[in-house]
Amino acid sequence: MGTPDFAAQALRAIHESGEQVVGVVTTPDKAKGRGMVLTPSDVKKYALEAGIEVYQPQTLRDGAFLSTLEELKPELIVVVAYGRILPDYVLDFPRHGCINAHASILPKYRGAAPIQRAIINGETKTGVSVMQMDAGLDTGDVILVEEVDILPDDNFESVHDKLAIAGSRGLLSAISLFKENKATRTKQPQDFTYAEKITKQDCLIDFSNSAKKIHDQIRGLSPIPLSFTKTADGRLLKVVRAHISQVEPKNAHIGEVVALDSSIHIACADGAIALDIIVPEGKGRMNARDYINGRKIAVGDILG
RNA sequence: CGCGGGGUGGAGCAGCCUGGUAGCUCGUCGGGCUCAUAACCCGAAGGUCGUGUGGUUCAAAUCCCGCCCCCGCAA
Repeated sequence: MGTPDFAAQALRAIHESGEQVVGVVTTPDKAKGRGMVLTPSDVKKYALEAGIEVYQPQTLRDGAFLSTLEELKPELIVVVAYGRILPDYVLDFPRHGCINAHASILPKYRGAAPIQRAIINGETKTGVSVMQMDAGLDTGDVILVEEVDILPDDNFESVHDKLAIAGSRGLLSAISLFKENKATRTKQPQDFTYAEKITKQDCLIDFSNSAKKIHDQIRGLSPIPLSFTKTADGRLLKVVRAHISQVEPKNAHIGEVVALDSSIHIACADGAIALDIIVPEGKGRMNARDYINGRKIAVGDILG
């Protein structure tokens, strides 16, 4: 059971490992994007390619899904980013229960946005935890953890990709442990934290923060949904990539453009942050250099 | 028919409202200057202004219509 790309990759790994996948459950197709085109989830796309039966229940709360389970008789349900709460009757149905891969080292970063939050908070390490699911949100006993480094220039995308690989590996290991009856479960420590869903507010850049903190925010939100600021004339300016600038702003205002070369250097609390790749309102992604050449910005402009 | 922006030399833009000489910053090529530079100076090449060979007009990048493509927002 799962929905986005992250889950589709896990499904692919499991399917290609030769395990018998009796069925795939994903959320119903949703109208999305420009033109509101009805689009199937990544998991559904892969399942169709692989010729696996797909189920898209509107809800799990009624008995309809129970009859699906009785028909499929899964021995184990693997849940990855499905986006729905599983009722007890689902959790208890398979002989081995349900296992879930969560993109953090539990009990830290339980919840919706573990990858982004870890990067935004400047973590240098994260991982995937495979747990035996229980009724709570990411509270199940941990079977195993695959760790992944967060490098200084990693962003959401690169960490996500590393975690997707680690997640697939972790799930495969867990499955073989189940088959050998060697799966061990460790209770999570009590010092948990939550990774709240990313809001628009999380994406707004505050130049009164340190360059490091702003950089962590930018990469944690890139390439989606993207952090942003406002130009001097009030237009939205999103930031895809930045680095900590070497420029020393001398008595500049917070948010003031202090230098323009191939990047846009902006004064912040302890120096400057240099924007390298941006998305101006109404435009596509472009190098800061190109934006500057378009005469859209000048030293002395105040952003934010 | 969810809302909106856009397609102009290689890049990013202006010009369009108020039709009538193709503009700006950068890049490229040639030359010069300098201990040096993402520096500066001189010169050059390069554009059917997305498309229909559409409509209006003496005249369309500009106004009207159709089509294609790209992007932002919202979900």
